[in-house]
Amino acid sequence: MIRVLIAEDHTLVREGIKQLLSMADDIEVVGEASDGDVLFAALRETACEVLLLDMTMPGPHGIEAIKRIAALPQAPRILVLTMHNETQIASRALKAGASGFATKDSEPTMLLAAIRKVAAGRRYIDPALADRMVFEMGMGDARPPHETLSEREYQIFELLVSGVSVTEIGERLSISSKTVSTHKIRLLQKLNLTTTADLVRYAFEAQLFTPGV
Amino acid sequence: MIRVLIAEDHTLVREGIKQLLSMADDIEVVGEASDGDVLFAALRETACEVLLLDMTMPGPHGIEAIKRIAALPQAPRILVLTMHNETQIASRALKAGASGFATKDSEPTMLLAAIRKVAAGRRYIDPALADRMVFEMGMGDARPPHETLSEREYQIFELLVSGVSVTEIGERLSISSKTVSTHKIRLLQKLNLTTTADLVRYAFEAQLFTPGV
DNA sequence: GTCTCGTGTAGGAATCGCCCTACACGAAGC
DNA sequence: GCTTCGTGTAGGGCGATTCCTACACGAGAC
Repeated sequence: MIRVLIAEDHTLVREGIKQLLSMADDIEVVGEASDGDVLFAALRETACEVLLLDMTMPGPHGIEAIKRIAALPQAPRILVLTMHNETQIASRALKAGASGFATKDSEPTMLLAAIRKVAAGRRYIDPALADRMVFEMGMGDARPPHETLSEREYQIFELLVSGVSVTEIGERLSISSKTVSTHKIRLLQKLNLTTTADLVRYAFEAQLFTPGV
Repeated sequence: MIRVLIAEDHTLVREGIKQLLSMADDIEVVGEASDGDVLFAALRETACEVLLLDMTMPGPHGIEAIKRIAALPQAPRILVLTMHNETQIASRALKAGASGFATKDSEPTMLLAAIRKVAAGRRYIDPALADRMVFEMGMGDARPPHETLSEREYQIFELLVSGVSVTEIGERLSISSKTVSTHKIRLLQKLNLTTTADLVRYAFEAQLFTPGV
């Protein structure tokens, strides 16, 4: 029996996934979490083989959450579930310790297959996504510009898009605002943009982030 | 029997919702659509009482789609389903012809209740959302905040969103940058926002711009 | 007719953020 | 091994922006 923990903030989606998983005889949902803090509490108390993890949820989330989970003793296999099929995010997630990457575009049967695969210690990547990853990685500089951003730049990119000021980013990350500003300038150059407004528009057009988080 | 059509682009979410609805005896899913074009085709061929509509999907979507659907002969009741609980978007959706507004944070039973309510010709708004709407917008005023902007403020709003700096706006309009800044502060207050990034996000979420996806 | 209120307009002070410059450090190249 | 490059880190100077304040003017309100 594969024990699965579902981390997904939208109740409706979470319940829907539970319903879908209940169709499989070899999969059992042993817990769920609606935000990052609840998730870490659940992980401490509930043993499971697979964690179904949404990338965007309140509290600790995303790449950082994956790193923390992967570092836990008896860490479950992590199957990332996301709305967008961004190669960028996928490769970062896998690098951070995730075992698989599925999008919400997937067929339900594919999700079951993905869970079984990562539970067995193998990797799973959404086929369409894997295709694009291979293609884009092979193309070198034909990759979308945002994939050339460094970790730090990407982190600041996200914060800027979500409306946090340069000064406050500095405070949150405990670095000088000057440093944040430098990262901002560099990432703007990489993306060939000039203003913060451009940045937000870029993020929306590339559908990198979920609005309203 | 309430016949429901589901318009939602993410297969997994769509299937999950189908599973949830199948638990109710009085609700029947008669069709589904993964993008705007498929949706309009389905609406022509399939009669239904309630359309469960995701605001963000490929093809015709959002407020524009709601207007078009509401204008159809024998238009179904529209229950909007969204990830975010944005009051602005909700009021615009209702004004455009939607009968209800539920978020994906809702409990499954609330979704069933919402479907039954709109099927009966009544309105449904997510309780938490309704609360915020009343609080943020004042009783009865269902107008989106950006409609309360003055001509000048709206003009500067557009320029800011398209990436023009305060100084350059001043030059273009032949007024002081200080004046532009004043307008900016006032319009941000009206929209209950704080930064330029928020402004651009708002514009996208309220779909004042058509993202070229 | 006067009195608000919203709007368009700025100035001065303070702050923020950009730009240039710089340096340390690890990875990759030669 | 030495060099180059990308990255993360800042400081100083200065222009850009905000914040507070102010005033004129037209539209309604009373």
